Amino acid sequence: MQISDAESVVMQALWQSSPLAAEDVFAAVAAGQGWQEATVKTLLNRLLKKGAISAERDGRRFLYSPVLEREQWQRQESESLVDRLFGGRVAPMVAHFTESGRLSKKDLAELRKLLEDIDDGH
Amino acid sequence: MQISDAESVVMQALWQSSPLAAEDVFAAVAAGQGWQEATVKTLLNRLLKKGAISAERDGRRFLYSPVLEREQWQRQESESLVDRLFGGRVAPMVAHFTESGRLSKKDLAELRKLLEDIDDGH
DNA sequence: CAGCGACGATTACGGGCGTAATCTACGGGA
DNA sequence: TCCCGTAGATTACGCCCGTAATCGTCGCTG
Repeated sequence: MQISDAESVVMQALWQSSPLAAEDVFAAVAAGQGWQEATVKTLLNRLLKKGAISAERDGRRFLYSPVLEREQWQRQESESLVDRLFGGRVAPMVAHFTESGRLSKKDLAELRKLLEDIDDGH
Repeated sequence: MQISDAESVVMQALWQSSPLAAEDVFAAVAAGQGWQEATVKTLLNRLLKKGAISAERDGRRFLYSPVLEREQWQRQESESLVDRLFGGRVAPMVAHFTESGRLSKKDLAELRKLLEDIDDGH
């Protein structure tokens, strides 16, 4: 399932809270992006057509919910990136982040924990 | 500098070895992608126009070299991804890879070394 | 010196994307 | 009951992308 950049902004809103009416999605999203409500509606429709979200009638309007799961999307996108950029090797990617100071203390702590857990598991 | 997917395939060839004539790029790339030579030439031209590569005349033809650096591109792309998908947090992204078994032994070893080095540095 | 072959340059074209405006139909208030 | 507002549906439009085919030009070969 292919989700464009603009579409993913809408998905984020729905992943955070759903179901939402178009109006609510607009409210959740308009601040960051400078979009018109019409734009949000277009994106909702495109996502519907792709099957990435579903709509349930609520009187005069619809309430939208994600069908595609956030976890799946994140996995998909990040694996595709690591394949394209680093030949599938994760460590070199992380190395880039360390070099550019994009690793927070929290990240470091979590990474250490991840590695420990893997040790334990084996 | 925005590099499309198809363009990045051409860049990979040039990063691996340069300068190259159009024909050489085609040879390096045609196996993986099922492209015609014309397609490769289009991509070279688009990259030229964007300033991502340079061309130096060699008699009747041109030899192409990357201008955009691979490291910079990798950094750019991966930071943009981690921002879009994980709110800028690296650890959750790595966690996805551990869960889906995409971390090789080599990756694990390198990650451990990375974290150790950071400890040493501080 | 003329023609051909090989390059790069130009043009093509359908689909997706970002960004909307406009159309249409239905439900609620006067 | 009739009109209006509003929600979704349809249409718009220019740009980028993937994927080429075609054009034009320059140098080599006969």
